Amino acid sequence: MAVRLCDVASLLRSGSWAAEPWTGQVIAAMETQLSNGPTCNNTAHGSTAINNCSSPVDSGHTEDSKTNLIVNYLPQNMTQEELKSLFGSIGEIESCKLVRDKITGQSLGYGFVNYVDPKDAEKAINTLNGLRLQTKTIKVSYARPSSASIRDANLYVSGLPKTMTQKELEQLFSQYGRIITSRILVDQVTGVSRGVGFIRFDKRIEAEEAIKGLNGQKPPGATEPITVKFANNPSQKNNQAILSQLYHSPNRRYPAPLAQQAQRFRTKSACSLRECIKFQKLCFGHPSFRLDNLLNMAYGVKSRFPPMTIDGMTSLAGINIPGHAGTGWCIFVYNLAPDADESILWQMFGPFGAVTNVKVIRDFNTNKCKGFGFVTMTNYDEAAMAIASLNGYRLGDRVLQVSFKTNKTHKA
DNA sequence: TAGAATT
Repeated sequence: MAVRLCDVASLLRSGSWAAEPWTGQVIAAMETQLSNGPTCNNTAHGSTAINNCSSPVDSGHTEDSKTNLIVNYLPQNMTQEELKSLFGSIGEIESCKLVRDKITGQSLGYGFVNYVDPKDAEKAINTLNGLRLQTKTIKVSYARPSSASIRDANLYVSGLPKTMTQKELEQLFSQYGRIITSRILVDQVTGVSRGVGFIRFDKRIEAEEAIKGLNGQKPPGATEPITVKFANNPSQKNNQAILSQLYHSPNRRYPAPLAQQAQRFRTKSACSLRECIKFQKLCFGHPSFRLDNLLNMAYGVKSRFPPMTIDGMTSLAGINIPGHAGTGWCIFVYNLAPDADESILWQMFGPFGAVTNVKVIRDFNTNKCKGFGFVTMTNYDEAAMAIASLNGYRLGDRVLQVSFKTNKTHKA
């Protein structure tokens, strides 16, 4: 049975699923960065799930800083290879590293990209800072030269007046040194400040001075004193939780060293599964609400890989074998403009889920886009949702055709 | 009263 994915998209938009906020939110996120470019402004977002991002750090004039970038607020399941793929679309990379927890192997959500050419590093900041990937807004900035003096310079501040803005918070702390990032946590539903936040200074010693000067003090106009202390390290907290869980697990049969048992958590699948469930709950409010289930409900399609027809283009969803050597699900994007580049594909598909690779097909002589490209996504459901939402999407004066790649088309 | 910012 042929199923038109554009009908599914309509169903998603107009049916009872329209009440589900996720699809609309993702499209809105995508459209924001399509219209404004990924570089975000510094206004606070209405949800703690979305990161604020400050302006890229101008870290000075050392040779190192002109090519070496730090990338923050990466999605938890993003791999080093995906990081390299994303930044490699800008220019040649000298080295790339995703920082992982030494014990659990989990991503710490940041990494480093060192370009060969300083111009590419600058371009990466201009192009990719503020890019939305899944629920994160990544930050791309020059890495400061690594030293002990810049470590452990993050402060946790509580008891803040609920009316205090991020700018006011920065004004309060800036007297003690150079602020790298600031954040006020807000209620996810109401957007109202929770009265707590973080200030990261350039130097540890600046943070120490801020504690001495501001802990227990009342900010101007405030009725209650604030508490200022060094922030806990989230990775340490997680490790403790995981190790504790391992130690108390009923499946634990041998008193093996905890670190050895923690090896079980090194596998990507363990992280991905948890992320996947979290993602599905976030998307649909219920883990059984998958796109293939929706197809089943809408069309009586029983197969997980139903044949689909999209705007007259025949496409078989099942030809990309899941788990096939990490290739994921390859998506064909047709009717791109001649000046389209990889960043637009990242901007469009990134918010829908884990994207491992994008590629714009160019004419060998002119280097202009030949009108199509490919996107590889890890998870079937995320890929299917991206297709359902983006097929028929108007990009500039062009209507895109988006489908799973068939064998007839170019091999990515 | 809790974010994955220095490899």
